[in-house]
This record gives sequence, structure tokens and C-alpha cells, in this order.
Amino acid sequence: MSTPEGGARRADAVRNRQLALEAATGLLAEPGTAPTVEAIAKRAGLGAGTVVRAFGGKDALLDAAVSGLLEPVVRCGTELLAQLGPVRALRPFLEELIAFQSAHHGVNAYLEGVDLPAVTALRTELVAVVHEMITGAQAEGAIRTDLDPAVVTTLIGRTAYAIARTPAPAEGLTDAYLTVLTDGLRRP
Amino acid sequence: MSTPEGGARRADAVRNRQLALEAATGLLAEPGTAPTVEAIAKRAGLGAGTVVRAFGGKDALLDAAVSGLLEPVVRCGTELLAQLGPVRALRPFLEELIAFQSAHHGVNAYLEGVDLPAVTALRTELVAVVHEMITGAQAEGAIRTDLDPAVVTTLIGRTAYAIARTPAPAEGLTDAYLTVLTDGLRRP
Amino acid sequence: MSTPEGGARRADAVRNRQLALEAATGLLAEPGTAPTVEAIAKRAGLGAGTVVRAFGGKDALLDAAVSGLLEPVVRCGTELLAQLGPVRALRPFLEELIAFQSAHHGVNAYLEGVDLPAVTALRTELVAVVHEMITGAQAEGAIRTDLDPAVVTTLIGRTAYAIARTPAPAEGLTDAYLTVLTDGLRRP
Amino acid sequence: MSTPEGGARRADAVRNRQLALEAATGLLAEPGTAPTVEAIAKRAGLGAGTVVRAFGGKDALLDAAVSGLLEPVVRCGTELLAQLGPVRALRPFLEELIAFQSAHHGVNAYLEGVDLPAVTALRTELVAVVHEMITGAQAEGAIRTDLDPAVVTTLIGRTAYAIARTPAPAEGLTDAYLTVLTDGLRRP
DNA sequence: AATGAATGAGGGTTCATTCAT
DNA sequence: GATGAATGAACCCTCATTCAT
Repeated sequence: MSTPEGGARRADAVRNRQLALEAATGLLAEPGTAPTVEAIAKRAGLGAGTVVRAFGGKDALLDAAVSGLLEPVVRCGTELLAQLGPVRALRPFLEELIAFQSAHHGVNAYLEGVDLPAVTALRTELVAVVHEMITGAQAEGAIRTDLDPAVVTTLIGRTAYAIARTPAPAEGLTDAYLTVLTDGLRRP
Repeated sequence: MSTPEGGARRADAVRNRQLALEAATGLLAEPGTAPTVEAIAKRAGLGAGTVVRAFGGKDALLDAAVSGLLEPVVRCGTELLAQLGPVRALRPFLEELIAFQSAHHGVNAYLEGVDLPAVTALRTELVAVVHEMITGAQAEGAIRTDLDPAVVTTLIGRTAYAIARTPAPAEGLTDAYLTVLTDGLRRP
Repeated sequence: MSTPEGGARRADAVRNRQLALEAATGLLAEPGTAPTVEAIAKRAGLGAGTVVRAFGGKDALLDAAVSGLLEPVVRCGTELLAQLGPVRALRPFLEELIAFQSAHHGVNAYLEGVDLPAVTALRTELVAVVHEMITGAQAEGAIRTDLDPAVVTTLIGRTAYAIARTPAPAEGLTDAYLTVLTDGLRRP
Repeated sequence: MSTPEGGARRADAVRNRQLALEAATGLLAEPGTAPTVEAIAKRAGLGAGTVVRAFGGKDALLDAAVSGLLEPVVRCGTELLAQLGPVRALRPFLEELIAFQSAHHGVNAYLEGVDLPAVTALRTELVAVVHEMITGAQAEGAIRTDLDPAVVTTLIGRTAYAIARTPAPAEGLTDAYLTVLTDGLRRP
């Protein structure tokens, strides 16, 4: 109905969802802290039951949390691609990707062997963006064409991810990575 | 036979230790399967207690399992370095490293936040080997010198590892990686 | 009712805590029955996890259970001391101590080598009470002064405890103990 | 048969029994060290199986070990009784009993709820000895007769035992105990 | 007969989920 | 709808006993 109470509850539910999400994200960013439901609930100032109920299970919560981290990165990639074109978009996109993921080391430790549909979908999207950058750059002759664009996409995805996840990364690691990658992708 | 009696049972123990090790390794290679003590024991055809007792704890078992995977790779690196010199050793070493580790994707998911002394020691050794290859190659002028060798070492370590851990890697991924890396490390 | 909603569930929790405590106490009173967490939980009609969670560990539960037994005895000693003075307080206090502890034979079998802070604190208090009775009685010339009051305190504590813990005590054991003790403490 | 080998084996078995017994006794004397079969076996320089087989189970081993401790004490009591008569035997016997048991604090922690026939038998014997001392002393008019000798026996058994088991006993505790007991048993 | 590795039940504890309040 | 205590399965580990050697 149009009862204000119903709306208030709904608003509360939405707010709690957000609180749980932020708590999970925060916990994921701190390696060494296990993102148990109780820990998430405590950080969110909610009850454990609320956290579970808001998402229908812990996996779904993690799915949402990680998606929330990944989504702006993917969007950023799409926008960069539209604004700068494939050739010039790649490097700033990777910088963004690495910088963003660097802040969330703890993420993957608890994700192995769990089915996270939203994350999977976003990863697919992300791969598509990179793929388009690569094929575009190859079509413009900006990078080498002797490598399968799909393979290069995988290559970039994996390595960029690895650089981002480096614990206590040495100063200049990202720069070095991008330098080597850029030069390595140049026409031979 | 002429086997000393005292060694008879020990031979069995050694064999069972090996079985447990292999079971753990196998489980580690299959992402999605948690390497619980019971799962390892079942796969090895042993009792749970036996597995624990043989290593003194689950962590020690995992340490041994992962060490066992890493050790031949490190040794291979040392030998290649001695036989071929830093410049020519790098690529075959990375091929070996990637090929070997490719078979064990699940390894790291259960290693976050656990203290594995033997693995840590081997990783240090491995880093040292790569570091020597890089500094050697730089000294000979074979690769670019505008990058800090320590950073390059980290870069290679992380990315090679990521390539090796790629699930269902595309055909030619390793080749593409090595090609891009080699060209990217050339003098600019 | 007018019970605040926040306190509703807590009331149940308190009740279950009490149930667990009583179950542990009961088990402690029956020698031969090991007070395992599961046994306690079963007796209390609770789940094993609940029992652990309610106290934060088995040791803490035992600490609470034994403290609960000891506390009224100590309080009784303090009150008797205040009301009757050291000379006349000793005997009724020992009667109380023995009578109360008699009901809980099994207690100490499972306490060796465990750190129970609350119990230790209460024991210290109890020793202090007895010590004050002894020194007071000596000062008044009511009992012999050729023995170190600290030693006498230990002596009484140990022996009274032993009398209390006697399995299937003979009729008149406590009386005989108190008679012998009283006469033995008289001025020679 | 009269085969020397058969005799040797038997001799070995006897020797191993003794070794296991001594090891168990030693472990029992050290509070804080759990007398697990493996610990006993290690201390005895034997295999775990040997230790178990020699006695038919851990309980039987503990029974034998504790009996071994108790037996000389009982024998000492019998001899003192025969040599000195009931009146003069009591005090030196208690001194012996306390001194001997003092060295084996750890004993009882692992005995609650276990059936140890030999120990029970010895305890019965010990009680009989004390009982005879008490009744004898009463008959001679050396101690008070207003207390049931059976009760006094229990009283002495329990308290002497408690004094012996006192952890870190104060200097003079045993003396104080014997003084109070002696005076308390005098004719009123 | 001795060995000691293997066993497996049972210990305490953690944690995602459920449900009475 | 939110709560957080209760649940109970699953975790790792210990240890008395067994049994192949």
C-alpha cells in the first residue's frame, strides 16, 4: 500500500543492505580478517540474521560486495573506450583497474570454489572491454597483430590482476608493468 | 628379504606420507575442492589421524605439499642459470615454472594467512634466482636497464605465477606471455 | 507484558546459561561422568555450540560452575566472621563449607592443570577468611599459638576439603573431624 | 619349554613390564605431564604396543603403577604395627605415608572414574592397618574412645592423604598436622 | 614377542543458517 | 522486519588400541 510505514520499512531494508555491503567490502579490503557473517554484521551495526536475510545467504552477499567493487571499474573501462578510443584507453584503464583492485587484497582468499554469478558476469564484461581495446588497437595498427586478441586479452587480464594483488608492492611496480607491457605489445 | 626389520614398517610410513602428499597435491590442483584433512585422508586411502600424525598438523602437510611442487622448479632454475647463463636461462626457466605450476591451480586459495615456512623459503630462493637472471642480463646489456631489477623480479614473479594459475588457459597463452615479456624487456 | 523487547531474547539466553551451568554442576557432582561439552549440552537440553558460545569456551564454563558453588560458601564465611567473631565463627563455617562441598565430589578431577581465574580468586578469598579466623582466635587466646597461622590455615583448608570430598562418607565423619580439630587446636 | 630363548623372552617381558611401570610412575610424579601411552612408552624406551600389551590396557598399567607406589607404604604400616604396637606405630606410619605420597602429586588427576582393582585392594588393606592401630590405641587407653574407630580411620585416611597431596606445601605442614591430630585424639 | 604406524572415535571449537521473540 | 541466540555439521587434532611387519 501507500502506507508510510511500508515505505519506511522498505527504506530501512535498502539502507541495511547498503550497510551490510559496505561492511563486507571493508572487511574484504583488510587481509587477515575473515569476513564471517557475524563480523560483517558487527561492523554494519546489524544483527547476523539481518545480514543473511538481506541477501539470502553469505555467498550472495559476497557476490554483491565484489560486484560492487568491480562494477565501477568496468564502467570506467567502457567510458574510457568511448571517449579515447581503444588505443589510448588501454593504459589509463589498466591504471584504474590496478589502483582500484589494489585496495582490496583480501577479496580472493574467500572466493575460490564459490559461485558468484554477478561477479562472473562482470568479469565477462570486463574481458569484453579489454578485448575490444585490443582488437581496436590492432585494427589501427597501434599494437602487434601477430598475437590472437583473445589470448592477449586473457594475458592482460591475468597479469594486471596479479600486479594489483601483489602484497606490499614495490614502488614503481605498476609503472614497470605498464612500461613492459606497452613496449611488449608494440609492433615487433 | 634382506631389508632390515627396523626399516620395514618405516617404508610403509614413507609410502603413506607420500600418498598423503599426493592426495593433498591432487586436491590442491582441483579448485572447488577444499583440502580438508578428511578429504585428503579419503583420497589417500588413509585414516584422518594418520595424515595429521605424518606431518604434525594440517599446515605442515600443506607446506610439504606445496614445497614439493615448488622445489623442482627452483632447482631447475638454479641449474638453467648455471648451464646457460642469465640471459638464455630466463625464458626456459619461465616456461618450466609456468608449465609446472599450471597443474596446480587451487593451491593458493587455502594458503592466505597461513605460515608455511618451507614454501616461504623456497619462494625466497626462487626470487633470488630470478633476480640473478635479471641483474645478469642487465649487466650483459641483454635487457633494458632503465628498470630496477628488484621491481622487474617482482613483476616477473607475479605475472608468471598469474599466467600459470590461469584456469582453463587459452592455447598459446604462455607463448604470448613470454613473447610480450621478452620484447617488453628489450632495450628501448 | 511490559518487558522491553530487547530483553526478551536475552532472558532466554540467561536461562540457558543457567541451564548449562546447572548441567555442568550436576555432572561435576557425579564422579565417573566426564563433563564433556556434549554431555553438558545434552543434560541441559541444548546444542553443543550454545554451551560453548554462552561462556566462550569449556574452561570458562567450568570456572563459572565451580565459582557458583564456591561463592556462597565464601560469603557465608565472611558473614559468620562479622557476626560471631573469629573464635565462634570457625566451626559453623567449616560445617557449612563441608556440607556444601560434599554435594560436589567430582569437581576437582577435571580441574587439575586448568586455569580458572574466578575459582582461584575465590579460593584466595576463602583462605583469607580462614586466616583471619585463625589469627583472631590466636589473639584472643582461644586456640594454641605455637603454630604458624598460615600453616594452620592451609592445614584446615586442605583437610576440610578432603573431608568434604570423601565419597560415601561415614555417618559422623564431619562431626568427628570437627571434634578432633577443635581439641587439637586447643592450647596444649 | 626349557629353551633358553623362551626364557630369555620371558625375562625380556618381565623387564619391559618393569620399565613401563617405572616410566608410568615417573610420569605420574610430574604433574602437568599427561601420562599418555606414548609418553610412557617413550620414557621407557619401548614401543607403544609393548606397553599396552604388557598390561592389557592403559588402566591396568596405571593400576599396577599406583599399586606399586602404595604397596611399600602398606607394608611399612604392617611392619610398624608389628614392631611398635598400635600406639607408637601411628605417627611414624603417617609420616611415612605422607612423605611417600608427597612425591606423586600427579597421580589422582587421571584416576577419577577409572576402575583400579589392585589399588582398591591396597586401599582396603591400608584402611585395615590404620583401623587396627586406632582400635589398638583405644583399647590401651592411649587415645580417646568417644569416637567410632571406623570413622577415625576414615578421618585419618582422608586428611593424611590431603596433606600429602598439598601442592607446594608450607614448611611444617606435616608437623602441624600430626601435632593437631595427636592432640585432638588425646583423651578429652 | 616387540615395534610403532594406522586407526577412528571423540574432544573442543567455529560458523552459516534458522527461528522464536 | 530486525534481532541475535540456538543449532549442528564440519573443522582440526589427540590418543588408546590394533595389527602388519
